[in-house]
Amino acid sequence: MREKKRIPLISVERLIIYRRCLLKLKQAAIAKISSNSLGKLTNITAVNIRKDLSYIGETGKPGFGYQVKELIVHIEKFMGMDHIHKVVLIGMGNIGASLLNYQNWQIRGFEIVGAFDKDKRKVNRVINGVKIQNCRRLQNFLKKHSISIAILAIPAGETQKKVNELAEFGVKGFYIISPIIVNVPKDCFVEYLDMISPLEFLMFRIKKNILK
Amino acid sequence: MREKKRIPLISVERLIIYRRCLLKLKQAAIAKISSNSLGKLTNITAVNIRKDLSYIGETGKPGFGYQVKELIVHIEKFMGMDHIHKVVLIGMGNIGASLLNYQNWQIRGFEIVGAFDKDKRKVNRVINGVKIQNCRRLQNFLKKHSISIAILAIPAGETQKKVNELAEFGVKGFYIISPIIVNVPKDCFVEYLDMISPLEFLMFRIKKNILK
DNA sequence: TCATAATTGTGAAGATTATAACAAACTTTC
DNA sequence: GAAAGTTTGTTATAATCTTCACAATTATGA
Repeated sequence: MREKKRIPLISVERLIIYRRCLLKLKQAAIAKISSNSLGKLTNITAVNIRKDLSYIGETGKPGFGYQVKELIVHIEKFMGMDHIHKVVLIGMGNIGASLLNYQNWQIRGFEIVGAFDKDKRKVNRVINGVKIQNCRRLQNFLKKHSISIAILAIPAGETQKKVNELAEFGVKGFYIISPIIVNVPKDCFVEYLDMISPLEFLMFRIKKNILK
Repeated sequence: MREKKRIPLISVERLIIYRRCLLKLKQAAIAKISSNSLGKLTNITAVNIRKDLSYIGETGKPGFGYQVKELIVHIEKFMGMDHIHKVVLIGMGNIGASLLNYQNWQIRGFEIVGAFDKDKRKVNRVINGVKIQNCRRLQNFLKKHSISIAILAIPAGETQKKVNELAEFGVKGFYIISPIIVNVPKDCFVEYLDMISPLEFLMFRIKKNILK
């Protein structure tokens, strides 16, 4: 048997969509689903779904479909979501507040264990059970808790500096919510979110009549 | 000459990144750039950039590079960003407020002409020069102004209903900021933003040590 | 002016991703 | 329990996307 090919990253992105959808089905007490139905819910072809799932090992039953709960566990195991991941959140503007208020962190696999802002008026305020701390406490906090992921929801101009600081104190993954690109040490990981880009893309599709 | 191939959507997504980067260069009064330098700023290979740009017609000069301003215009023309596009923003929670507060809408090519919320306490408040209106005024507003794009930053559960309402009153493009997938009429366009997905993807990459 | 260096644009090759096609496995129905 | 209907998993094929290789063009500097 020839070696199994590594999963494409684009398939991983879809796994995330499948899981999100499956979690809703689970909440709705739906026990099983076929690749066909899942395809209708996610706008992804059934074959594509089965192919993606084949990368993470077979889980379905011919003539039946997939057990929702099982499939969720399977995806989570594959993706390394075997436990709740602790993250710190830097920046308590509207985006930061919105993220801190998000009610499904646990379900999605994360926990915000520290929230930081440099604005004294925000410090000590409690949102969703998390007390906002002064940014000066950040380094100490990281030393104590060894956090490997940080969400940065601060002004673009301050981001690179903050990334450097966090990297120095052991943070390996950065989720940057700004329309910028930063430099990180070679062993670090970054993901970006530019909230406006999808709107530009949408506009293009409307203009060119590309329904996808 | 055989027919020029249509630009891949993935190239369009990169055009958006190039433009974002170029706008910053322009602000910094940098007049020219090579595909190589742009590649370093965006983490995209120089060849890939040149290939992408080739889809929109040649714009560079061999031995020199690209005129920043020219290239921006070229990309904008290609993408149909020939004028500021008017959008309405539904939902004035943290995300909505954050979007309304964004200072670069004009530069990015959009203008928020109407902001709506159903919460009376928020109605009539003015953010960044835009007065928040009661959602009940939405239909009338749409009739008057003929808006084709809406940003929906409301709870997931209310989104489908709101999409239906908007579609009925002529909105063709929907930018949905929620971890859900909605149904739209056949002639409509949707883009989604799930703010948590990139974090899950980041976590996967850290676990599997995929630096990209 | 001419040689050298820099850079673009693109056809062709290579790599990756999606789709089609179908055997195998399971369920349902009679 | 046999036949008909579903649905999966996978190999082969097609489509798409990226990279390579290099001619062509412009800039630079002796």
